Amino acid sequence: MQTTILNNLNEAQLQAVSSEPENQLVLAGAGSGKTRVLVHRIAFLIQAHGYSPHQILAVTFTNKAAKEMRERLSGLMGDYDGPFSARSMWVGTFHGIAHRLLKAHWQEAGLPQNFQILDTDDQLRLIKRVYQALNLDDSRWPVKQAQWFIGGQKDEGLRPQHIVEGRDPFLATMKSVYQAYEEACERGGLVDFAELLLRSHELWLKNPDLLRHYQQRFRYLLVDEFQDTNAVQYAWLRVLAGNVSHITAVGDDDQSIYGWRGAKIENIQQFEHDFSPVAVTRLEQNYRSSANILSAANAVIQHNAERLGKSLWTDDGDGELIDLYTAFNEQDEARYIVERIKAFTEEHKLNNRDCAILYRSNAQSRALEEAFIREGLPYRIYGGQRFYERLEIKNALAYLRLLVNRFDDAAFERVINTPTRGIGAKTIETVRLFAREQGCSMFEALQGAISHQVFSARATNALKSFVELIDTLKDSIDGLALEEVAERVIRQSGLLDYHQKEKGEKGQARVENLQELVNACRVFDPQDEGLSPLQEFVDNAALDAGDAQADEFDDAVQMMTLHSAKGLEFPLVFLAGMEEGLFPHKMSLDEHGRLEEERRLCYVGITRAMKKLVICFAESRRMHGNENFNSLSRFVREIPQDLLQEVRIKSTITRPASYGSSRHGAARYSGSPLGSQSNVEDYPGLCLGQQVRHKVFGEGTIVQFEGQGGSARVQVNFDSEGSKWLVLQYAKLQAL
DNA sequence: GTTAAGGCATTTTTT
DNA sequence: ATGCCTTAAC
Repeated sequence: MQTTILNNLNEAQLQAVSSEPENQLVLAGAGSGKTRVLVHRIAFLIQAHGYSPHQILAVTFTNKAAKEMRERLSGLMGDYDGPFSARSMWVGTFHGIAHRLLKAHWQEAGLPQNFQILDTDDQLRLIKRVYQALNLDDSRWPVKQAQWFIGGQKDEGLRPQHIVEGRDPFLATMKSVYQAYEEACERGGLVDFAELLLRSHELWLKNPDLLRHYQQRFRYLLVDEFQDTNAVQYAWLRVLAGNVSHITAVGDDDQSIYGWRGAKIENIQQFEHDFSPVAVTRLEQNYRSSANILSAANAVIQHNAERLGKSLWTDDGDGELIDLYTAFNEQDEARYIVERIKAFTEEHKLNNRDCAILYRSNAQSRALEEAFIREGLPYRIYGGQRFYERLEIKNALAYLRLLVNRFDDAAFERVINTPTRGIGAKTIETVRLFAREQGCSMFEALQGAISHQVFSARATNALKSFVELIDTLKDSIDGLALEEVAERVIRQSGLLDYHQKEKGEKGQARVENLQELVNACRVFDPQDEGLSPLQEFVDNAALDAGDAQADEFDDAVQMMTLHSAKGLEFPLVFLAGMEEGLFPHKMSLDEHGRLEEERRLCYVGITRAMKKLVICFAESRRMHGNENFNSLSRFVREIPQDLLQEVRIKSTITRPASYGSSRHGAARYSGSPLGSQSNVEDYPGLCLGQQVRHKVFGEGTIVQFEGQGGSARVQVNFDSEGSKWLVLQYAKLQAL
């Protein structure tokens, strides 16, 4: 058994896996077998050092990572049941584990047993209501900012009483919002994401016996993506470890890309200090990318000053050069990518799913999508709206939540008039006021208001029917299977009808999603005996993005942001939109730390590629409705030129200087983006954007050059015939 | 209670 | 350009 665990590990991996139990920091470069080390380390602890899976806690950031770790563990150790079953090991996300703790110790945590998790959207709505209660001007203090503030404070482990506002009106306002928001959560039994962590941290601090129990139980902690931990997460780990348990922290400072949401790279150094002595291992051998790709990645990241220092290397050959394509505009960029993917998959006998297009911001996907649709090449966009965040799903879930806990004001407000049942803003406001006055939930306030005849007959009727609806549903679901509950709720609440009546594809998609929700209920596998499946399902929905759905098996080209590409790998990778202002994003330019984070993001992007990396850059790009002329990203200029190969023909690019009037924009510079010498001979008298005449196709515009000498070709967009590639030698184009 | 019209911002994302 | 949200009019 032990042999399999230690087999096929390189020296550094072996050291990390097989060392004595101790505090260790594994600096794992991209593609260096990080998860492998983590999983083998766990297996080794169990089989060589006699740890029970019961004593091990492994924490990740995403459900996906947790799932992968669980799968690989059972692959390595076997999926047998019994006292040493891998199933008794806690493997989960920080939030998932914190939630589990709070569920188990709700009383000590000061929560109702059926507390609900508030997602970002619920949170925003709740804060909006807090604003109304406090009579705050949301133009002066944007609600989003308050949400950001509250989350930020919680991530730092701070409660309202910790905030010293002094004479700062902003702090004073935010503090009062935070305070009122906390009260609202308290009333409704609501817990937001940051609260899960903070609350479970406080749970331990306030209950030493409980803490001792968990400290004695979890003798070994393992943390993935350690560079992404924020202050509370770090404190949480530190408290849990105490001075009895050991920690293995695995991370890569060069891949820290979430500083903007509270992640602290410094936790790595802090860890070495707080958990001293710490054995540090560097995993620098890369098993993913060709040497050229790695050299490029190393060259870029070396421009960052604040690094722990690490340099990837590989046994693999140089591989192909990195292509650099200078596109005319974003359409041309998209067109080029489609073309390259078609050629590449054919040439290398690869699938579409082996190709990925990575970009800095979501808005870039549009032009790409259009080109893919036009060319009939299947694609899949990652990210975007998650299943459980869709309007119709949230509505249905709100009904389900009300059935679990009718004090849940967030759910109440969402569906009190959805579908519309004649309960207007005025009526709801009155209920809200009532609830506030009496310090009770809105549902209770509503019942009180009805019996006191506060509303007009019409409103009273509508309100009564709502209460009745919830009551009837509640009564009728006893003993029903989860999917029957969902089915019934969707139907009887009128949600299904409501969305069916919606016009266009939108309504149809929503109905389908609702059916998908019923489906999700059917396949849902409750884990906790103590909870009702409904309650568990509802909790789960909040913690689970619900992605990784069906399309996974389709053979589609993958499109995603650089952020969501972290942890993935693809044979062919395109980095699209490598332009100053877009990447690095202009929002990050003024701050040194932000710029370094952008550079790490670039490093992440480059290191996703296994065989071939293609970098694209558009000379002109439409953003927010107007044309932008950006220069090549500094990150590309940081790549040694001998690793790059420019795809575009080297011709002097001069375009008619017709700013604004021509949709082709104007020339900004001459020559190649890297500044090497140009070669105009291949395209005498022609330039991009130029009008030309062809004796068969008529008039058109030159949009692209390719090749040289006898094989020099141009792409022309003909007014009547569309776009065509023509070999210059034969086409006899006439410049206009 | 529904729809039309204007205002406004528009990096990145998990839980 | 686009979408999202608030506000004003039907």
